[in-house]
Amino acid sequence: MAPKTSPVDQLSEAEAAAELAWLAAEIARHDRAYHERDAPEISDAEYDALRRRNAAIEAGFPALVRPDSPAHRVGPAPAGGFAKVRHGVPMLSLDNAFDPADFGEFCDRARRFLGLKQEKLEFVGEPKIDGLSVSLTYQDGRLVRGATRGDGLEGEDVTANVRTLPTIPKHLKGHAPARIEIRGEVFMTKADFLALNVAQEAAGQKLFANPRNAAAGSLRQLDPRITAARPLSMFAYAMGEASELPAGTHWQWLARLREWGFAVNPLSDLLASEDAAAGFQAGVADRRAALPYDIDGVVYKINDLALQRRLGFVGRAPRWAIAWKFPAEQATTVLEGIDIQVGRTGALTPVARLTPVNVGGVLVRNATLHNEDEIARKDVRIGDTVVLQRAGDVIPQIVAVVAADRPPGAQPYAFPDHCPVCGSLAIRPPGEVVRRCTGGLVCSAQIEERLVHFVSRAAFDIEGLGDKTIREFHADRLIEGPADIFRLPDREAEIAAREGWGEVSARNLSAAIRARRRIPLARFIHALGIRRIGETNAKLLARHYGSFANWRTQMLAAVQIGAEARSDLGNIVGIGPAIAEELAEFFAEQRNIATIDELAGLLEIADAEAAGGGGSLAGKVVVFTGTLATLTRPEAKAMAEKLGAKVTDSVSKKTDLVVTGTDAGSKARKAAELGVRIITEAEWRELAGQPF
DNA sequence: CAGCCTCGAGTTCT
DNA sequence: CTCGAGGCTG
Repeated sequence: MAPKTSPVDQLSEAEAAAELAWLAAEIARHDRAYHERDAPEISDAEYDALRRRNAAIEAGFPALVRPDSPAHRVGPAPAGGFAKVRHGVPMLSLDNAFDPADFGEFCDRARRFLGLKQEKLEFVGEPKIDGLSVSLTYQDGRLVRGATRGDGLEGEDVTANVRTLPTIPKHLKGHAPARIEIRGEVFMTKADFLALNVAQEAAGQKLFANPRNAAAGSLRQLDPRITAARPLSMFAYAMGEASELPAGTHWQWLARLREWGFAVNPLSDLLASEDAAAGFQAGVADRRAALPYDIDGVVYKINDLALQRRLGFVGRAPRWAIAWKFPAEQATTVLEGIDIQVGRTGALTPVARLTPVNVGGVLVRNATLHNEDEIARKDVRIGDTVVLQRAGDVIPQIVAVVAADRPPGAQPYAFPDHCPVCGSLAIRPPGEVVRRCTGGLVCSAQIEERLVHFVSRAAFDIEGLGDKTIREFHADRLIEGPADIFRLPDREAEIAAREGWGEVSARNLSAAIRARRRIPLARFIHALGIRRIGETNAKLLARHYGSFANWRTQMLAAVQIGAEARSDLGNIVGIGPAIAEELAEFFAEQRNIATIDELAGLLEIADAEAAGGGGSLAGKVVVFTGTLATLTRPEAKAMAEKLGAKVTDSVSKKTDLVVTGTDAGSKARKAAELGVRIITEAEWRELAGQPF
């Protein structure tokens, strides 16, 4: 047995190679014991130790990393959670269609891609179950692994739980390939969901919002016995990775899935021509309410697998399948009131408070009303019954007012002309949409929002000091201005004595605050929350002025000269008169200067690096969209900027590169239309020289 | 001056 | 993600 104790830096190359070989075999053996036989021989902690040892040696001897390195396979089980599983073939999302025109365009695109003229395409239509996708791997016909979709690239290992579903065969009937992955949708019937909630309520347990959440919650139980007790089913709909290249048609594959023992949705049907889709869609919609389970549309797949292979993928979605969704679910509810929120810049935003109502499976209580004009345009009045809809499946919108249900005497909503928090006048400059509180430095709502912004991710980013804590500390006058944050370490005992705090957490907070005493100039400028100075403009200023002292001097000069861009500000590309005016206004206020000087005394503000330089992406414009699996947005951005690229948020003709994560939406589509190069996250890492 | 391109700001729910 | 508005370009 290989030695497990000698420090990595004392290993010879030969010893390291030998130990890596041993570890690869040992970890693979335990993986089999755990996943295939459900009979682990060692504890999770011991298993983790093996993996950590492997990672440490690989880090010390990168040249010796084996092709069968355990690091490339199933990830370690995080304490109290599920192991991560990397999908052999990513589990992608589908593009959506909402009407016959969308579907027609989809068919035309596929035809164009294939170089076909008038020939009609043959489809399979399958109801789109509202559940959760799972991946099942069969080795020599035996179920060896079950995984959730996760982010599409990496999911969670739920093998033990999946084994408890009666509709999932543990052995495939008849002849099966050596290795095959089957994909399906796990769901709970509407009746079972209601019964489960009754039981949950009786047991004093949390209720589930909808069948999908109930199914997801049930499958992700750490104790498989609980999963076993929940009524879950699965319809199989496709295969993923397989040791045999698939041939024939999708329809034949569905038949094969049935032969192997899977349930396939009985409503699925072969459509000889795309012209049959609209009729099929209507037929399924008619039966929707009577079905025992929830569906949110129909998936149409081109039947011929050879055509599917030719069509391939764009970004995150296949070119050979599309989800034709039913119209967005609407609900009516009563507008109980309109609250006015005051933002960091003083903007007054009206928020609708609604009688809670279920829209598309989510309980909605609030909806934004955007602004004064929006309320007037729809003539929304308190007490009105309103039609609500979730736009793009996410943010609730008020679509319209049900005029017939208006209570007698309801008055048009009068938008306040004073700040509801500080009482200052709220004005709306001509031509603008937003009304703003003029309280500025005295409005406690604005002060609080500015403090929240000050510690936010892109600004000071102080660990353990999120917006909840800031609001609490501000309410209790522990923090009145930004400089007070850096004096918190002096009051550690006082914080430790607070409810919900202890010595350890107070000490950690002090350390986190001290760790941020040194800050780059750009972040500092951004943190101040000057209107129109966001992350990008702060960076421009920092790069132009270099140091805090220089910036301060020049800004004061700008105030003297008058903002009219006769100052140096006019020389910065991207900074125009409106922004210059905003800066001059900020520096014209003595209290603002006092605040930044006070901060400068407490902090070490690092000079900005001069702009420019080479880098492999010098001058390129890069856009990230969708959810990235292995990088956070700021990491991705920093990576791109290091290579000389400029990162923006929207796709246009000037964009050079679009990097798509999962669920990339309109931006990926726009990039495709404009012919902008689209790459995946993995390809991006490759390009940036930081592959997995 | 019009039309694009970018940036900033605001928001829902689990 | 979406909207509004500033800034730049033709």
